[in-house]
Amino acid sequence: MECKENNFANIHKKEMRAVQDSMDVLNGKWKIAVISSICYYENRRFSDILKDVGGISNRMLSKELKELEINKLVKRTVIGTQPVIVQYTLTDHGLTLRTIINSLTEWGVAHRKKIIDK
Amino acid sequence: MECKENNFANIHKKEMRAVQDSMDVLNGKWKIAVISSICYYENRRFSDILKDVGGISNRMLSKELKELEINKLVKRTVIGTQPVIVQYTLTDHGLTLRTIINSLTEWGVAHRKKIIDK
DNA sequence: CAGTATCCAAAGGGATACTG
DNA sequence: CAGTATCCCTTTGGATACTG
Repeated sequence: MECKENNFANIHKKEMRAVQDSMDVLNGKWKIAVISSICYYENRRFSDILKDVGGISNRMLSKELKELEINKLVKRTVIGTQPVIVQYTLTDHGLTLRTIINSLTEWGVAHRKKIIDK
Repeated sequence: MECKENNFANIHKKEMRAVQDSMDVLNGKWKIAVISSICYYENRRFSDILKDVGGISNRMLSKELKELEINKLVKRTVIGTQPVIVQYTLTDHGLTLRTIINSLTEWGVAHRKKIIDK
């Protein structure tokens, strides 16, 4: 009995840690929006995302993109024209977030119906 | 052609808004962890959650629970014994978050394998 | 175009002590 | 037990100006 309870507690702890790992990556006011922007269009430039994610500043976009790059969710490609063009793409690993994005999209709609609208 | 592009852009905007609505509810350093704690155990007391979510302070737990209540994800029940006992449960609406929690759990595990460990 | 640098205000959140 | 209240440091992020 004690063993069973401990197992449950341990599994629970691991699940909590896993969820937290995800949230650490996805936190920040704009992260999900930035991912969505790139995700749907597949190949986006800095200025495209800037326009797409309403309200974000270039300073913030730069920061968020860097963090996403560090976490290997986004790939940055410089095209050395003049002036410079930079392309952002989701990596394969980044694309695995689509399930979560879709869940969040559906839930967001349902939640708005339930709470925000009425 | 223009019409098609506009439709796509509009749908995209709506999806981005929906995702943002979700994140507004789930943001905050501890929100998901608190939900997970209640979700897995179904019926939890304030002090249980406090122990379960490692590192959270009572001040923060109190705040997060209030916000979750406002968003109708959590139900608070006072049992008028002495000293007082308070039970927290997920509402039906709160339980619909399970899909997301599960996605986040799975992704968190995969992400840790890919990045955090090596 | 794609960022950086700087400044600054506001929000977030920890530690501690207190209450019905 | 289940919170509140207070203090105070840290992080976040907006505005603006500048650069290769």
